[in-house]
Amino acid sequence: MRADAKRNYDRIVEAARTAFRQRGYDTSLDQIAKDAGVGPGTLYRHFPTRDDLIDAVMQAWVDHVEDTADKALTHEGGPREVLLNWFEEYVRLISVHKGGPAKITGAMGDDASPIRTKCQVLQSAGGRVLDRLRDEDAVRDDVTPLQVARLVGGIAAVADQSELDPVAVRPMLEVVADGLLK
Amino acid sequence: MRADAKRNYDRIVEAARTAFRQRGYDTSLDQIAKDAGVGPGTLYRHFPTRDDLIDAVMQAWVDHVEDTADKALTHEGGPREVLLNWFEEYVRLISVHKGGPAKITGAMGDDASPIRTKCQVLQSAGGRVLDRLRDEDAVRDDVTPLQVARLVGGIAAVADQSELDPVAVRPMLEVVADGLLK
DNA sequence: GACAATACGGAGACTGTCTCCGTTTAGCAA
DNA sequence: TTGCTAAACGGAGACAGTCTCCGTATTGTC
Repeated sequence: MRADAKRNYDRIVEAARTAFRQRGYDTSLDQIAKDAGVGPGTLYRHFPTRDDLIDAVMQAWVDHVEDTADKALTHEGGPREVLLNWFEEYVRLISVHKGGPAKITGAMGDDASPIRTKCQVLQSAGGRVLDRLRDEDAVRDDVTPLQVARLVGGIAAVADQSELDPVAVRPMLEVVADGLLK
Repeated sequence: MRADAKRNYDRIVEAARTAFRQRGYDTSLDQIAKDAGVGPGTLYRHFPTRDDLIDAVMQAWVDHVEDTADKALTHEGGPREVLLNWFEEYVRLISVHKGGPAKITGAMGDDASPIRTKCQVLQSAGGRVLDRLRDEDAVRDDVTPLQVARLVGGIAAVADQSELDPVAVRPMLEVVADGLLK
């Protein structure tokens, strides 16, 4: 990759990060290009679709997911607390951008999605938490990480769209947790 | 309302019904106006926002909700079957249009939404099912119809976006049902 | 320093939203 | 009927966002 191309790529991602955080995923891409100080053509060459840009913006965020799963695994308390802690962190993780929960959860399980790598990271992180609880024989075993990701992601999507605060989300997560525990 | 106004109103709703069913809620409104044989001005005078049009299209569908709740109440089997039957019907009801589940569930609890009346009908229908099960002391009593609507609506939204078939949705509904039952 | 190869960027085609306002029509009263 | 007025119509067009094409500029190599 040529030096100028790399520079513009980084600028666009940085402008997009700010824009997505402030105005959500449906903000104007031409405006992001303008913010980054490049033409729209440059943006669309680097990122043919909106999802490709979203994927790039999420890249830095992936490491954070692993860390959070690790922390959830060492969380004090019984299975219910571990599970709920992970759920709450999961919701927080995918809610950094407005519209994020719906975007991520909708792509979950879709191998053709541009953000599939992100979904896989989330799923395997959740899978680790689930496996650990399965070792303790605490959760039902007919449920997959994908289903859990969809259940919790669905709640996150609703909360995001309705702008619910975490206090209102908690009881819904409890229902799902209780439904999963043996 | 003048006769010509009434005629155009009905034509627009009918064209919108078809368009929403075939192409989802984000279809072009000018195209709907064209399908209905009216100018865009006429459409926007009758329906200032997209949601107002969606609300009108949903009107006929409301009666159906009540019926479905009635049927769920007379459903054979234990509380778990009654609840799951209602959940499955609920998902089907709000999934008649692509994008419907997210739209409806996102507006749930928002008193300022143009489709709030539809949300209230759904909520009270669900409330009746919930009350009946509460009489039998079958469900936990710290949960509200609004929360249940959001839980099931969240699943429906994910299923709609990921184009899951009912067979894949069922296990997720079971988790929620089990989490709600005592 | 010359020359490909690569990348840039903005004009503009296209699509959808929404409004303004000149024109038409329904419905009523004489 | 006819005439009148309030109500409704509808389409031109302003505006915003998407995305592409292609002439121009830059990079890095020989």
